[in-house]
Amino acid sequence: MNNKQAAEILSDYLKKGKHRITPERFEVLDAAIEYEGHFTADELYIFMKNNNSNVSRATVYKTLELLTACKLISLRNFGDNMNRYESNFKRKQHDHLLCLDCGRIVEFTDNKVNKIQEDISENLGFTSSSYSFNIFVRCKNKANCPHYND
Amino acid sequence: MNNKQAAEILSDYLKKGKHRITPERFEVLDAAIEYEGHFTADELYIFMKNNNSNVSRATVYKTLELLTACKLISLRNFGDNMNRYESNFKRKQHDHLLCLDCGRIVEFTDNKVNKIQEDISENLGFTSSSYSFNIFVRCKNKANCPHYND
DNA sequence: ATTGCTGCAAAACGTTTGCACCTAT
DNA sequence: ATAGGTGCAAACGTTTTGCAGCAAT
Repeated sequence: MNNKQAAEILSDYLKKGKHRITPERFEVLDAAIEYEGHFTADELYIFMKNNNSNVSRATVYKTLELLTACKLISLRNFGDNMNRYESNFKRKQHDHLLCLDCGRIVEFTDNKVNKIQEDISENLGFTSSSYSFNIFVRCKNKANCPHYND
Repeated sequence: MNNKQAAEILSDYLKKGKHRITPERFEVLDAAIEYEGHFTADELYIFMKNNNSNVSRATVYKTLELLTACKLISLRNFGDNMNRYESNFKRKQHDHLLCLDCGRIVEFTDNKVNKIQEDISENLGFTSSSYSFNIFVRCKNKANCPHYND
């Protein structure tokens, strides 16, 4: 998926609903794709402001909901009671390991997680929709700990 | 573990730190044990108020942190940006399945989850601390959906 | 022309904090 | 006596909302 394809997905999604196609929404999409790593709505708003965008905070919040709905970005909750997003641009499915010492967020993939999620849902009589799996860890060697984020 | 044992665990924990033993803290502990299902700090505060307690909201919030620290209760994040707790009284470790249709929260246990969490942490060079695993589902048969919570 | 969207500021929400008084040690 | 806890209300930070003007259909 490239930016143009992403724009098309958003465009299609908007047309299907009673949504309008506005330049602001594509500005938010572009920023979300360009942003490195995970971001909160406010972080993206500041990022856009710094890049001379005039899109308002309210519009950023609302558009991120739309982008999540059409799966162009993913909503993540890392247990700090804030909505974090990450673009699905050129990404494969993954979960997160979060270091409580240095704040690092490491992505990992384990096929067993998906299987467990589907099995449990089925066994309990539900249709699986999505899941959230976060592992919280400590640095094994604090001396090597880089103390950076994302 | 009974209520008396729980009180002893709290008591020991408080003594070990530079914390004081106050009646308010044991009131919060009792309420947390008595409360059915998962609760937010505010819900517990209201629950206590209704049971003629005069413990303040601030004390409830702070005490829940202490109870979490000494593992008498567990902090859960279900993706709605609110801190939810549940007492560990007579409970074994479990994870949660949350129905987006009816709000039901079903507990399940799968030993593979714990193993995955430990393996991933180890493989990436960390010491595993805790994890959060939530499965979001839809009712298979909406007609049977009871629409109750917890 | 209609209906949805934007931007702004204000409100909402759960949670945290400052502070004066109180209490366990 | 002193360090820590409590209760109250105010502050906080993120998110949502109300509304007047604007723009896509």
